[in-house]
Amino acid sequence: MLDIQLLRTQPDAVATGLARRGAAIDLAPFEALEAQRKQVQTQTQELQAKRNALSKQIGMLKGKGEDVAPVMAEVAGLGDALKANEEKLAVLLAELDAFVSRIPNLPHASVPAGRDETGNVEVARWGTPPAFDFAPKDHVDLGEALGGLDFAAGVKISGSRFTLMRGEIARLHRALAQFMLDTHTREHGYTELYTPYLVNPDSMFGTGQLPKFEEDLFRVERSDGSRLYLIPTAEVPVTNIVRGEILETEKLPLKFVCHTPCFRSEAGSYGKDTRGMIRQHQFDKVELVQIAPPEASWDALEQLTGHAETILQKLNLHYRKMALCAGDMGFSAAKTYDLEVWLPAQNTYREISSCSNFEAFQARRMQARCRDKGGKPRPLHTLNGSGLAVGRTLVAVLENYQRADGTVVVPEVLRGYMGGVEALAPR
RNA sequence: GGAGGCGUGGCAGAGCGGUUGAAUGCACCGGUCUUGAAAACCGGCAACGUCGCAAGGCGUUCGUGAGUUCGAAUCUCACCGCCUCCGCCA
Repeated sequence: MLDIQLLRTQPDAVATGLARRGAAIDLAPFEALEAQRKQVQTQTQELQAKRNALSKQIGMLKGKGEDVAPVMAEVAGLGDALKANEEKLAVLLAELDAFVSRIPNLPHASVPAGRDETGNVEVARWGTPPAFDFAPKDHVDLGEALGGLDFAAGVKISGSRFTLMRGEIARLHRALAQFMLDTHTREHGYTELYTPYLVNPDSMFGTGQLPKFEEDLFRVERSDGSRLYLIPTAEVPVTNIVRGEILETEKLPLKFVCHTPCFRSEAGSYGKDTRGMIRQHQFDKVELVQIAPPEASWDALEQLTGHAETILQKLNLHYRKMALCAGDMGFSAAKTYDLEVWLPAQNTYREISSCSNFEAFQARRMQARCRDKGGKPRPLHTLNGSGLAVGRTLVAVLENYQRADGTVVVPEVLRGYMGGVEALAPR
């Protein structure tokens, strides 16, 4: 959520910032609502003040045993006007809130211009693509030949975009998650968390999935009429830990790592990446989250991105680091780096991690604040990034570590998690 | 699932329907004292919203939401959460 003060005082700057995203905004309705709000709110507060004063007076008169009837008559006249004003104000505030809640974050000054992914800028590249003296297979062919990826079973059990893993590939998948968790907790100072996978609407609002992107979520209706949502990323439960809290600034940053399944309905992406496990309704991800003091969040973004990169480097997977352009960023982000891993069968790079600084955007929605010693509370900053998407990392390992005979070498750093297995062989 | 109890400020803990946004203690901040620190003493210390150049004013908030009332932390109802006991259970 943008700071409503910014909308009031610098509407042109907001419109300019949003235009960089390609999110044209008409602030006229906002300004009209604001004008009404100001008038109605002032009037309401005046009436309330009057009522309070008279009520206090009644109390005092009664204490002295004096006649109260005249004052009672006076205050009685306020009732209807006050009630009407309060109701009108509540409607206006709700409308304003709905309007502001749907405005995306402003891109940071360093974010490159651009409308879509073609405007993204490569800022770094690590390693080299593996050289094959044969035509590399994609992970679908490899995984099926190894007997470990069963797409048909996933479809039978649940439907399209669900996959079943078996045997050594299921183990490799688990090994990847373990390796990531261990690296981030032991080497990067993150605290491991286990969280709920079903969250309430307030949490989804806090990180920005609601109210605008409900169709991307899986929703669970309960018999009492309430609803929960399956998390699309651990960002949601983890970031919402600080919702409604005031934290001591000196105790920041908080650094959390969390391995969860992620559930996405992928509405609007029909026909996209239908082959294989690149785009699934359910996938595992190891997520990094930082709760940072405002003045430290930009450094934190570089560090956090580096932590995600470490995983790719230890796995010796070739990747590039992209600065997303304004038009390609997510709703809540002020700046995002995507890490794209090399997939030889597709002869291309695919997103495997997305690392963002949200500045105070989520914190304002969550009312998450920090306080310096003796100071006033102010919104803190939140960040997160995949470290990494486990399913896509599995895909990358299979495709980059394949050999001509269809076997797949287990990366060095994973062997300890694989009971010493050095390669997966077709059965 | 059954029975009972409880939800107040960063924490602990008071609070007859009426000058209570809320006693008191701890924590925290400032000061006196001290070579320094501690102790003691004095003072300050909720959040949010809104109006205002500012000083400051006003409003809202005692789990959440409705209601009764001129006036609700205090009364009524519903919901949420927590605790204790019983039952069941991965």
